[in-house]
This record gives sequence, C-alpha cells and structure tokens, in this order.
Amino acid sequence: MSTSPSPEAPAYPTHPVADVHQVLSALADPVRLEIVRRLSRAGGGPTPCAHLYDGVSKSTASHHFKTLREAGLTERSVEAGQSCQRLRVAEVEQALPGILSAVLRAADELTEPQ
Amino acid sequence: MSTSPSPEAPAYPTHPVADVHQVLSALADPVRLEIVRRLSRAGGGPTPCAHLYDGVSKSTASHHFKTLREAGLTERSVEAGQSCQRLRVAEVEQALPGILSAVLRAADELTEPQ
DNA sequence: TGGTAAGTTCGACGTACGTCGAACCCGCCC
DNA sequence: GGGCGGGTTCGACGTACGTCGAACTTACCA
Repeated sequence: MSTSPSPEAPAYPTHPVADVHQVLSALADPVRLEIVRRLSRAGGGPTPCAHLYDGVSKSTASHHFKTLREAGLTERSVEAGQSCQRLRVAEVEQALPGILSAVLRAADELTEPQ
Repeated sequence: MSTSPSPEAPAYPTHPVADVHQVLSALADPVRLEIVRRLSRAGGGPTPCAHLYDGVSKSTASHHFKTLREAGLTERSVEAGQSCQRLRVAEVEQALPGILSAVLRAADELTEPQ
C-alpha cells in the first residue's frame, strides 16, 4: 500500500543517451560490445540477459548491463518473469548519428572476416 | 652500436589501423578526442604537436600521441624541425568505415551546440 | 659555444575499471 | 512449502590507465 507510490516502481530507469565520451567508453569493452552485437542481431527487441554473454560470471555481466544502461545504449524490461535488455537503436542513432551502426558493422566484420 | 643501422631510422613507425576495440578506446579519452578533433580541423595535414592540446603536461600529451599512433589513427612526421601528427583519415575510413566521421561529428556538436 | 625551446622517455603515484564469489531477492514449479 | 534458476548487489582484489615531474635528446639561434 503505502510502500509503492506508483503501481510500477521503475527500479531500473532508462537513461538518456550520454555524451560521446561515455558512449565510446561503453562500446570499447569487448564484453559490452559483444552484448550490443547480440542485441542488434536479435532485431531490436527485448532479449533475455542469459543469451547475451559468455565467459564471464553473472555478476560481471550484470555490471556491464548497468554500464550500458547508464550510457543510454540499452534499457531493461521484464518479459515473462525474465530480465531482458533492449538496444535503443533509434534513440542512439538520433543522439549520435552513425556511431552505433558503424561500430556494429566493424564488429561484425571482425567476427566474420568473410 | 652507436650508429644507426639504416640512414633513416624510423623511430616512430606508422601502425596499421587497429581493431574496433583499440580504436574505440583511443577515441574514448577526452584529451585524445580533442587532439583528433583539432587534427581533423587542420584539414588532414601534419600539425605541430604544441597546437593539439591544452591543460595537460607535455609528457602526458606525448603519451596520448603514442596511444593514437599505436591505434593507427595518426602518424608522426617532422616538418621544419618540429614534431607533427597527421590524422590518417583515408586509412581509418577504409578499415573502419563511418566511425571516425561519426565520432568527429558528435564531438563537434558537443562543442558547438548549434 | 652556450643557451633555450620542443618532444620523448622513465619512474612513480592515484584512481578507475573489470573481474570474481558470496549473499540476497524474486518467480516458478515440483 | 521448499527448492531452484536467473539477476542484482556488495565488498574485495589486481591490473590498466591517466597524470605528473625530472632527466635526456635534438634542433635552432644568438
């Protein structure tokens, strides 16, 4: 009752897209870049956390999710009881035109040298 | 060996453009981003080191120049006795299409908010 | 032949960052 | 109800990074 003032308490607020420096720092870490890449592959929809990383512990991954959210690159939601992240493609493209797509392309070419 | 083995000893070799991670890291530092911005403003030609930074010591600036060179973003030359840096626009654009221009644009808009 | 100015290199130092395990929370479903 | 799997938070720890001043090199100039 008195505990929750609003029906949906937003414990994980969506941040505005941060400045170039912070966004570049967020994207510069290999683990985070991979998360963003998978999010992009997922077609822009909310994706369960567990599908987004390999090789690091849950706590480390959670920390990276937080960093990405604070840079405004992703937002959190809960779908069917699972915590999910979504890439804010449109918002990021508007704030920092071209950066996300260029970085994603470069990352893809690194992975698939073709 | 007191003498140089080759007539033109390249003490400061030009590096190939590094991978996305290293380039993003290089660009993520505010001091380095400013250096790159000024280099870009200079029209792509070699620019004396002293014109490229404010607020940090010479040794710190020299360290940042080295980081940029190792990421393949810049190269060093000597013009009229002065040490100069040049932005490798074409090479970076070919290796990582769109990234440099997008970052530069975002940095400019940060500095000149329209 | 000094002297000065510009750059680089070399430690040193403090802070920020990535990483982990443990503890905790929350929904599910046996 | 009790256990379980997925996430988050909280220290703690080690390393990487940005910063500086001092020392050194080189080039230029009086």
